[in-house]
Amino acid sequence: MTIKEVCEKYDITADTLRYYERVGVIPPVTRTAGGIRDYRDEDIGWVENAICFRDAGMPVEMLIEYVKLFREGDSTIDARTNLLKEARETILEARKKYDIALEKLDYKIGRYELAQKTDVLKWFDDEEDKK
Amino acid sequence: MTIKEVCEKYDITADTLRYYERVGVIPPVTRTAGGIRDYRDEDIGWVENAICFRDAGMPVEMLIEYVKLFREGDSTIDARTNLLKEARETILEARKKYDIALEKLDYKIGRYELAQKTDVLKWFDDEEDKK
DNA sequence: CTACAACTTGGAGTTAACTCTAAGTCAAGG
DNA sequence: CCTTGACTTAGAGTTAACTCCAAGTTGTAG
Repeated sequence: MTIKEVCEKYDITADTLRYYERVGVIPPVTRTAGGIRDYRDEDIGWVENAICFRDAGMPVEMLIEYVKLFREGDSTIDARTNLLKEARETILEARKKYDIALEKLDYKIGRYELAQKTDVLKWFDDEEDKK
Repeated sequence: MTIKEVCEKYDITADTLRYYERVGVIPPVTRTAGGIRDYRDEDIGWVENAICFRDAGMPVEMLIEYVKLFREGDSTIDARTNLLKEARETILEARKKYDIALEKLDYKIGRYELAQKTDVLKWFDDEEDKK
């Protein structure tokens, strides 16, 4: 699979794919005889992981560390497990913040919609959005 | 409430609080006669909102837009409602990505813990983490 | 009244994560 | 063989969101 096909499939730029490989977010990608990237299943797997964890806010630095440990072999399984558990906690905490923001948003949207329909916003004594 | 008390309360730096005010993420904060910030309840409310939505990944640019509309008065209620609904969709989608990453993480952690206990990782044929 | 810490501003600097540019190489169609 | 478009690299540039700095002001304690 060419770099173009991969970036179309995952809606990511070729520059980003090359950047991920260059800094070690993914291991070196399989190449053709001429040196052109030929993404094989395992390369795609790493790309998918990278996108998935970046989308969940994991820093590039942590992905690089994971790939580095992975490439060092089975002796790093403990370290990798710890890294993943740490990542899990980080993502759980971040998601909690998303839930809080959603609650606040739903409350605000509800109040605005009420105001639009009944024009009574000004008589409410909201604990937010004064001033 | 002084800037110091606010940043201790919300675990945020004074520089960030001043930056938020300067660029318009929050409206101008109440000042003492001498020009020193004196955060009143409504200022604190805006700070809380800013932190909450930034924690949920909303860009500073969007918070600025919301505050700008808010300060333009009631005629912008429609626009603000739309902004909030858009934010809601964005956050929902982001949260979905967090859930996907968590699933993937739990799967990987499970496999690593199994490997640690039974040393059989190598005989599994995992669809990820080859190479 | 004098220290002295905490505050103020404008503006420059930093960091993470891309994103772009230049100069060149590879490969498929004619 | 030649063109043409997609690929390659090294390295510079950009963007968002802070973060720091210098020089000056405020306000409290002695």
